[in-house]
Amino acid sequence: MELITLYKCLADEARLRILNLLRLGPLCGCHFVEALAMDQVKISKQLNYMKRHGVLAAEREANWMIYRLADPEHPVLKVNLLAMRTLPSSGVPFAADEGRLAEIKQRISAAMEEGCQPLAPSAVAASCCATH
Amino acid sequence: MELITLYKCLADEARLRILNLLRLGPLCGCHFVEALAMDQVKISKQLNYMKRHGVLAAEREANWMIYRLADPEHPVLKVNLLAMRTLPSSGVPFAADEGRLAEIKQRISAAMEEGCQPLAPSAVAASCCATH
DNA sequence: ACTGAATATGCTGGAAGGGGAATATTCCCT
DNA sequence: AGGGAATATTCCCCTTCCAGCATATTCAGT
Repeated sequence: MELITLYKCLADEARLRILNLLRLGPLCGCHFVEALAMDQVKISKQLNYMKRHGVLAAEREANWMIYRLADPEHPVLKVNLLAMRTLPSSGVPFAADEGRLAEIKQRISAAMEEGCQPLAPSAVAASCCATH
Repeated sequence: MELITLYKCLADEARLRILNLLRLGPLCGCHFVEALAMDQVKISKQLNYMKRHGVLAAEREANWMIYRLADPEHPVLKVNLLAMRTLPSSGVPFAADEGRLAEIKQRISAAMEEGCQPLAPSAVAASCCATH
């Protein structure tokens, strides 16, 4: 992955917030729409942008499209996903996003314990259980 | 400094190479032109771009314009200036730039020891001596 | 005032990026 | 086949950005 390309992906608020959530594990599109409270079209475009540039990987499971970091161990990406959240006033609402995502995962986890139909693709559901 | 703004500055090869050299201390424009082997106009524009966005600071000394990192301790900037150079194939010729800069500094240092007229503004000259 | 070195600005064209709105596609279920 | 949920695409407009070229500005020395 080209270094410049990676920085271009980081240089947009929507993409930055998406990457911040993917730090915590794979997710499907509808979760971004809810956790970031953003237009679906906008999310889809930015997801595609990063997939096109090799930063994200995607795979389909039924109705859902599961997105993940193409290379979670990439040194520069990794270091940024950690450092950017520590900035006191970055102007990006990372904490709020993470809070809403936690609620979503909790909801999925609760539904699974009750034996309901899956509310999320298996990869995402697995990460929900892992956090409980 | 806005986080997104900083990433935009990193998302261009010329700017990235400029920042990499500034990591080693303040420099004036003509040194970039030589060390990066790039057009003077291009360099000047990118320096101005980063100054306009608060990433660089500049001050004039005689004919020279001395550029420096506005906030060398900025966590995200700092971490990137370190991490990006460690990528085996980033596609950016950091090492070659640093090599040419070392030659320039050596030349300045040698001229100073012979008591010649200064070949560089004081802030730059000081950093040349510091490395010997 | 003139020169040369260092630096900055102006202009044009083209490419890429992002917002908004509407629409299309893919898939599962019945 | 039809419907609904999730996701993707298209089109238009606007702004930013970058390259290339020419030119302008600033400053020290003479």
